Order: sequence, then C-alpha cells, then structure tokens
Amino acid sequence: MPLALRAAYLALHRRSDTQFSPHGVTADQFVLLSALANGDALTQRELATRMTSDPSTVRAMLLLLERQGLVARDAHPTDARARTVALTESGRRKYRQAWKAGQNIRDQMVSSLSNAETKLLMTLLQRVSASLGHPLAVTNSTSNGK
Amino acid sequence: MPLALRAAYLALHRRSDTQFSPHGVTADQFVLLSALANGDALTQRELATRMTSDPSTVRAMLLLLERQGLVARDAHPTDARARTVALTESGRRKYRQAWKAGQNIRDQMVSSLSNAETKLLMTLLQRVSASLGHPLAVTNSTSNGK
DNA sequence: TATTGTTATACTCTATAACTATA
DNA sequence: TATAGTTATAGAGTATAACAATA
Repeated sequence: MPLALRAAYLALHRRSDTQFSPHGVTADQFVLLSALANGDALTQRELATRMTSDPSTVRAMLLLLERQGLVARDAHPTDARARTVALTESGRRKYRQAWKAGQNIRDQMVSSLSNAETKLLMTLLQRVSASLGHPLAVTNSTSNGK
Repeated sequence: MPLALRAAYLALHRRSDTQFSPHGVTADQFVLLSALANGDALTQRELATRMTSDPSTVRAMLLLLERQGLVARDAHPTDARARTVALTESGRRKYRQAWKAGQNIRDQMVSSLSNAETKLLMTLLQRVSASLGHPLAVTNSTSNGK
C-alpha cells in the first residue's frame, strides 16, 4: 500500500512539474506559494511547520523565489529575530497563472472519481497522514533509539 | 486534494527515511531493492520504467547501492548493450532487514483504517494514478507542446 | 536559556544532452 | 535507425551542525 500511495503522488508530482515548468516554478515551490497566498506574512518558521519541512529547506526555496522576485522577506513588526514572508505582486500573479496551469491536473484527478469517492479519498488520506504524523505510537520490535 | 495526497506521501516518506537510515538505505533505495527482490535480473531500463523513473536517475541510485555491495550489475546474456541488475546476498539480507524495520509504518498506516477501507484506498489511489498516468487526456487551455 | 534565522556543507534524487556500443 | 547504457553537468530539495542576534 505504501507503493500505491507513492505511485499516485509521484505521478501527481511529475505532471505538476511539467505543467508548471513553463512558468518557471516547481511543484514544491507552487505549494509554498499557495501557503503564502492563503496566509500572508508568515514567518519562515511558520512556513516550515506548515509545509512539514525544515527551516533551512524553506530558506533555500525562498532564496530561489526571491531571486525571481516572487516573494519578499521583511522585518517582523514585533520580533526582531523573525522575518515575515509575503508574495509580491508579481508572486500573486504567478500564483494565479500556475493555479490555472494546474487546473488540468485537478480536473483529471477528480474526473476519475465520483464526488463521494473524492471526499472519501480525502478522509482516508488524512487518516493515514495523521497515523503517520505521530511517530509516538511505535510498535515493539525495532528500537526507535534516541 | 493534491495537497492531501502530498501530505500523506511526505509523512510516509519521512517516516520511512528515518526508519531505514540506521540501515544505511533511503526510502527510495528501498523501493528499488523491493523491485529487485520481486523480479530479479531486470535490466536498468526495466527498472527505470518499473519505478516510473529515468535511466540516468536509476543509474545514480544503482551506483550508490553497488558501492554498498547490495546490488550487482552483470552482462546481459543475449543483449550485449544491456546489463542485468540483481541483489547480492548482502542485498537480500539488507532488504529483509529494511522490510522488518518498515513493519512499524505499514502497521501504523493500516491500523488507522478498516480492512475494507484499506482496500478501497488502494483502489482509489490506483484510479488516480491511472488518470494522471496518461497526460494524453489533456483538456484545452494550456498547450502541451511537443 | 530558548528561539529565529543564517551559514556552510553534503547528499540524494532528478533530468537533459551528447556520446558509445550494440541491435 | 533505434535502443541500452554512460558521462558530464546542473539544479532542486533535504538535512545537520555551528553560529549570531534577539527574546
């Protein structure tokens, strides 16, 4: 079953990359842009947790997007350590373009399922995510060290 | 929905990496080992298509695994251009170890679902994969060039 | 002391393009 | 001509560890 999940995701990821590439953004960068579009002025740390990623990973991605002028990092109003990240006007435009370019893919995914099935799939995926999210519930056998 | 799929896969992938890392293999390498374990003596090209990956990507992975002595690439019996790839004895052992190390994860995923739901999820995922697999069914709007 | 972010560094996966040698 | 694999090269994502500045 892990393989089925993997296959589906990889298919999605590759289709997305080729679909987005004319716009100069990758599938992962698009996810980052989405996060910003739906919640502006996040700190890098908030971004990292929201993408279940690493601060230094997020930084690397932000540098690339910044170089394209799609995001801007400004001083945080109250916390001098932090930086707020936001889409630039160009970033918002790019995001809308990419969203449209990805419509194909979303349509295709949904068209293979009924409405009820789509909803169900989401629920099941979320359950699986949640179950994997807490590495706490470790079974016996292999030591989990640390 | 793409995001739900992504979140589930990423959770799986990261848990797998940490679970496998004591054994010195990555989640992706484990998938490759699995492919070899369930169908020995594949050519590199067969491996590539089976993993929906690129020949040069597969080669890069094989070099790493070869350096660890887990796989061996030998001359193809009938086609002098091709090479057959197979697990070494050490590779088979490693695969069994890693399989056990991943049992946790598979248990955890399955335990969050009923039997029927598990089966259903697989079906839905396969449908989604299939729908994305044929970029043929392109809708209008964006040109797909080539 | 704990936290935000940076820096340096390294590794894996990914892919393209030009190439060789076989088929 | 087409195919299997190699080579060179590049870039994206990932992560760890040491660090500075601030809370």
